[in-house]
Amino acid sequence: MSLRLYDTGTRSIRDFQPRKPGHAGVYLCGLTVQGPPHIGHLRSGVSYDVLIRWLRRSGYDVTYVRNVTDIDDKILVRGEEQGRPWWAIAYENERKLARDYAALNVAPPTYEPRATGHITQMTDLIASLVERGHAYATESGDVWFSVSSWADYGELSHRRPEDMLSSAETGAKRDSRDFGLWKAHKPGEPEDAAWTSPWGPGRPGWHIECSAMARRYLGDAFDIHGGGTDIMFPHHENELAQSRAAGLDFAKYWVHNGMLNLSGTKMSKSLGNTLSVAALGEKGFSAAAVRYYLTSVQYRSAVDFSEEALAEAQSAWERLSNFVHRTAEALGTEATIGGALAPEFTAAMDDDLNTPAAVAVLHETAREGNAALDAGDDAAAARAGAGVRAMLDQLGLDPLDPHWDDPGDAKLTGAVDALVKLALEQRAEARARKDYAAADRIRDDLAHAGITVKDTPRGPVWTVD
RNA sequence: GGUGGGUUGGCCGAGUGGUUAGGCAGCGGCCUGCAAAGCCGUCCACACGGGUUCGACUCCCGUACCCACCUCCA
Repeated sequence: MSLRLYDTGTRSIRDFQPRKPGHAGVYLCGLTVQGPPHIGHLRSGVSYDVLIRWLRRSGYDVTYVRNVTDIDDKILVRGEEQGRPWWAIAYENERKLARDYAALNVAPPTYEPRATGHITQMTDLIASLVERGHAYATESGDVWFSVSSWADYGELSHRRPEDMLSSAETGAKRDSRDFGLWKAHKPGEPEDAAWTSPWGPGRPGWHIECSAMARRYLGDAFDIHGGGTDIMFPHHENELAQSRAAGLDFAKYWVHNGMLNLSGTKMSKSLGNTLSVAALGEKGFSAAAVRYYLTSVQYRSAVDFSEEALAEAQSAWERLSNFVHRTAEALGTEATIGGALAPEFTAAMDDDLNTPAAVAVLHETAREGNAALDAGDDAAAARAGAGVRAMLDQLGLDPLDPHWDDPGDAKLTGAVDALVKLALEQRAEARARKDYAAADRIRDDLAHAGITVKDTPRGPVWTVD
């Protein structure tokens, strides 16, 4: 059994067989940094993070490229609106994106190229397309891809030319479906938003950057290309057409993640119905719970976001986290190291990353482990504890990973620990003389301070809410 | 209008032609001074109408509704 993935191009589940044994080249369309990221974007980041982790676990040496589109019409508009340089807008949002990826434990890609750093690779590719007769420049200095020159156009999204409406881009193009490769600089646009090219000053169209950057870092042919279903057409279709027309094999598999909806419609920058990770944090949801929430749904399914569902996910996540902590406290942290992935977990992951089924295995294992702890079966408990930890770690959700710790002041934590211990000693004395009113008062006082105390067979344990 | 996906129990969410998904919430019990956590048990299901089949939630046809894309968008 090995990894099988749903491939949009063939509309089927296919065995993953890399072009180069032992290596996997993956390109993910990252974000256009016109605004701060929302959790729909983060869903994409988490989904592919899970894929990359699984590929690595499966023994592949993975080269993972996730681009940043830092030049685009809307970024220029934002700059104009805010009276700031367009590149200041782009970089600010890129930093926010990096911050949110990090918060959700999304590992950095191997390379994270910016569009503006690869203009040369793009103009080279465009020149090649013009030379081959698949693109043409107009008087204005724009360059268009000729859709009619490429017979396979539509092979990815399975659209027939007669079904297609005209591209939104206007200009002196020969066919309404032709899309822009190079946009001539227009009067009034920032001078520093233009680069020199054989067709005059201008900037690249959206689609060409991904073709150029994928080629630059992954070669003319690579394994997996990913992105959201919303950019399958026209973006990916255009990428595919222009790359193939330029003589490149391009991606072998196309993977698309489902949308995250809010109140029934897609969360998107243009609709304004967005929700950030920080906003969820203010509502009391932990970053780990958000990651768990996004992971507990298969990546291709649409997710209708709701706080209720997220709250349920947080409870479920805490159950797993509690179990791992409980095992570590009872048997020592070293007993939770080196666990094995359950065969059912591996089978679920290999089956087009069926994370909900994988998570079900986690819960079943945790239940067995909790029962073993209750029964005093340390060996079985350790096996379950280490297994759950290993499987959670595989999903980027190891509760003992320092990543999830609150970055609080270590000295302050030490001081609080000493004070709470003092209070708990007094409570223990009260309980010993069966003065439960006094004991409960101490516990209530601590609760008011945000400290939850629970009694375990090995004594009280406290946590900060 | 075109293309694709979906409709599972109070909620989230997998899956299979005949066997308990899993979680959250609820209910009963065990444990606990109480609580929390945990364990055991339990209620609640496959949009609707036909068809195929010994048997369909699971395959086929139709209907309804929802979502995405067809225009910038993960």
